[in-house]
Amino acid sequence: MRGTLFPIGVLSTETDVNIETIRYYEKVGLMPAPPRTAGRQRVYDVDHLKRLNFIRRGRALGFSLDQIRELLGLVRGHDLTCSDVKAMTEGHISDIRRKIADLRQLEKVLADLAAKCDGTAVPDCPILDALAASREQ
Amino acid sequence: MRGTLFPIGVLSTETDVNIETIRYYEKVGLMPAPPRTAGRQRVYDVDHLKRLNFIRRGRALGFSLDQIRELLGLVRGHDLTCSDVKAMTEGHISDIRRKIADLRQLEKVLADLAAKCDGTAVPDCPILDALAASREQ
DNA sequence: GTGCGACCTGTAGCAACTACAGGTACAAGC
DNA sequence: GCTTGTACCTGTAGTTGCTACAGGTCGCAC
Repeated sequence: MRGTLFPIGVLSTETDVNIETIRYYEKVGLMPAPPRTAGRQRVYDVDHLKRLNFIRRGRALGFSLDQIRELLGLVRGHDLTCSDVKAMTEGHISDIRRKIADLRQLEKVLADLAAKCDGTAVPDCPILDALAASREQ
Repeated sequence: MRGTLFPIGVLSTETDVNIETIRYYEKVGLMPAPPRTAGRQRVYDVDHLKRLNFIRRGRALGFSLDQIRELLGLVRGHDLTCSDVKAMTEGHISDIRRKIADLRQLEKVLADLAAKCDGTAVPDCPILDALAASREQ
């Protein structure tokens, strides 16, 4: 299994990352340019697969490509400490918490509006009234 | 000050929306094309200001421009019944709740990861380990 | 009437992909 | 050995929601 090689399509299905996205990651330097066959087709190995899985999980957790680049930088170059990684993660967590708070506020406003509306009156809808700050046609 | 008119710079500072962004909103049909001076400079009034504030608030809370267009459509379209309006609003509410649920899950995963990490400069970072884990979803 | 800042249009760039178009490689079947 | 079909290749353009120019024009104070 050590030296197993495979083309981009297999890497794509194994990682559940689009082929186009893999080539994009190569273009922007997140994935290394792999060796090619005589016919210029990309050939990957298990290390590529692990790296791409790392990227995919990072994306799923909402890290930007730049942040993932940084995280990968540690694996390669030891330029980040564990506490750096923790700090990045905690910064990310507070971003997410801010977003949640904002969304909750909007949810509340809209839910209050919907509660005021009985869904029957045609001309004067409370939701419309509240949203219609500007009534220009 | 019912009929007060002002140029785009004032609208921009009043709403805290970039001048370029205001023109962009006009281009994509979120803001109406305002009247112009003889020299083709845009002239706004208080209704524009209210509408732009509405857009800004929606954007700050993570609504897409299309969703805001819909919400503004409520204001403009007089052919909707109150129950249509209520249904649309409730649709928006469930979008928001879905987003909140997604973000909460993300927050939980990240917080768990960060909790495992004591931040000391150990070469093995639990966060990176989790991202590099070769199995699991 | 001149200086200068605010405005104008238009285009190009950002993230992070996605979707073509138009071509080439390769493996299987005959 | 040839044909077919699919997977692959490069490159460009589109997506969303802006932002940043470039290179001009307007309007108003002095």
